[in-house]
Amino acid sequence: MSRINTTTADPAGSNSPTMADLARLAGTSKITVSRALADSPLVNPDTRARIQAIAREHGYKLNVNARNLRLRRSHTIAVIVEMKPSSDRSMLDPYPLNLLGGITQELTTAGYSVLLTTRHEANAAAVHAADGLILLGQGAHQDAVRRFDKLGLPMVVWGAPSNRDDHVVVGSNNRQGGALVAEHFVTIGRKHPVFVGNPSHPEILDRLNGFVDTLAEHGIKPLLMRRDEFTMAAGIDAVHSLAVREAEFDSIFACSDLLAIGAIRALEELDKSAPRDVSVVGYDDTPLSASFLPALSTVRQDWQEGGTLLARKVLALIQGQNAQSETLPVTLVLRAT
Amino acid sequence: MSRINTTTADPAGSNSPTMADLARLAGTSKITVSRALADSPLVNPDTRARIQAIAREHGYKLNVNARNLRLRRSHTIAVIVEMKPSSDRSMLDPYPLNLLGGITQELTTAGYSVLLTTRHEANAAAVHAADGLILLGQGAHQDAVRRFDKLGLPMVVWGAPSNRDDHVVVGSNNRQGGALVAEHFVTIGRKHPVFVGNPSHPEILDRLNGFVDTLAEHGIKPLLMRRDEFTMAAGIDAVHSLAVREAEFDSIFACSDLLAIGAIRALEELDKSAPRDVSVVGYDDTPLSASFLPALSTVRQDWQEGGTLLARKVLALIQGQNAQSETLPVTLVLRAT
DNA sequence: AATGCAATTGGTATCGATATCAAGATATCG
DNA sequence: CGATATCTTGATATCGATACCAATTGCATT
Repeated sequence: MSRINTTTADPAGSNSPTMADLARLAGTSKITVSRALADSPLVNPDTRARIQAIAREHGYKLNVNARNLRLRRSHTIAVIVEMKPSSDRSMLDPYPLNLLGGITQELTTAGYSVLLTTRHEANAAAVHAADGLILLGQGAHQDAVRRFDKLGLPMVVWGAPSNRDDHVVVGSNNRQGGALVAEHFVTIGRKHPVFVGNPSHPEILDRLNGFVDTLAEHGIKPLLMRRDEFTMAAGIDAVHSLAVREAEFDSIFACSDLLAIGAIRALEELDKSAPRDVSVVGYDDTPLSASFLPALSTVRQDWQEGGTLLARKVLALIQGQNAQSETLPVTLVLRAT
Repeated sequence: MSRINTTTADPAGSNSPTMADLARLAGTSKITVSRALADSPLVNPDTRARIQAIAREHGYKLNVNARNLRLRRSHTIAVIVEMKPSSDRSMLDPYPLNLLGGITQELTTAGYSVLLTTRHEANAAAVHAADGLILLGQGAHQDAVRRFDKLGLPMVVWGAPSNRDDHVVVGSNNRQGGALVAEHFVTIGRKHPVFVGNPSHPEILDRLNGFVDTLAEHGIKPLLMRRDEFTMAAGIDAVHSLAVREAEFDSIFACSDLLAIGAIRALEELDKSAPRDVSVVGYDDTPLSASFLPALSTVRQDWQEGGTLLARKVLALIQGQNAQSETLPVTLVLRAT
């Protein structure tokens, strides 16, 4: 319907002019057009303006493929996400999506495109063509990282930094997250804190370590309630267990907002309340936490900033600069609990 | 570090062989290589196998840009998402992410790449180069759709079908969602249903219409509690209002799981309980709803299928076939409430 | 006036793949 | 046996942009 504006004389039926067309219109050569559109100082300001005007007037659109072919790069970053529905946290909160926001914003303003792929489809030719790789999601742990490393492309990974591998890793400071919560509990005079979560995730382990270490500085030793799931049910169950074994506790650090909310719910069943009897802090600052009653205190990660940083690091690597792994500060959002 | 496997004699320092290289190795011409790798029947099965072996052995990688340039298409679909943090629903649940799962899976297996863009950065050259467009998120309502329509590319939109515009729209059947809930309420003998939500969203309006119309068939007229936000607080507030005006109600259809949970919470404060006194059904089947206590009944949309469908429609349009708008069935997930 | 320098512009080759048309080799037919 | 059909392969041009080197012009220098 919309491709009729091309004369039959037009060789290929494409409705968008090429640089050759513009050159003909402007009475110059292709290369001058190329330079003019690139704002090159090599071309006379007047002709530059004239050519740009002609280009605008005729709705010129750069053929990215031609340019990329000539320049031997794709101006594309492949973002590889694990999106398979699973009981794991990746589906419980949209964190890869939030990261994607920062990533796309940063990359597109830098003139790069974002090629989205799942781990399994990442063999496509387009991924090889990318100038760089960003790995997101749980898949970034062990095997996948090594697999993509073999491509020999600049690569940045989201997650917890590991000693074994030497990739550039960007992640939020989970250790600090744990430490902040610990300090908070100490400040408000809590003496018997509990940690709820699954420390087999590297990120969660960091939170636990920050929590434990900081409390140790004040001579406090927390109780560890290991729960594998990040669900509300697990939170409820954790508190029930505490009640059953008649453990003494006055504060809970839950590794997700859902866990925290489950915990609060269970407390209420025991005729205890947050924060009167037990302080509760969750993690992630999901929309839930702000609107929950009582409003949930939680640790917030800056996803937008994380995405931005991931993008900047790949771009740096692509330009031959070396990039360091980096952890982002988190903030403790104190609300009612 | 990883680019040392190239001899100094190598003309350009690229570490990946081209078809010309393979041709030299195989003692054939480039075009034969091209045909062999494309599994063309034009080339002798033996040489085909031989060339493919050589390609594999030397780690040949197709140069996508070169091919796309020659074929005058990009094998790329641009997905334009609205990702700006906002108080609107787009941040309350990760639905664009879920759609992305189905989209990328379908497109990549069809040999297409997914180019992710936000609405504001969508002017980039790469978007013009795309073979098709998929619009997701709230931005898909009015202005944005028209803007992208001007590009003259095959385009598919996620949302509620509109009479005014004639784009291909894929969405879940919100009308059916409302109807299912209505039927459920009727079946279990509820006589005084309430609708909570913001009908200024086209999707929500459809839910309301389906709800109202189906109830009307049974001579029941529901109460409409208009609430603009999709938050838990709005749900609580809605029930409070009902209590204040001493309205009679025995069932609530809330347009998001958060609203529903807020409502249940408020009911408890009034010494009522779901489902004993009031049946409650939410929407979206977020992870919340399954683990909430009592387990929340809710309407589930099949995001994966939605993404798949979006992808298939653009592909169809690209291939010159015509595609119809389509609405996906939803399912009522009955749990405790 | 002759030379040198800078500013501007263009011709040609090139990136890596594929379409077109043509040609060589082999097979099949009357 | 000559001729036509079939199979297999290749030479060349092309997609659209940019790099490299050369050429032209105008102006300043000695």
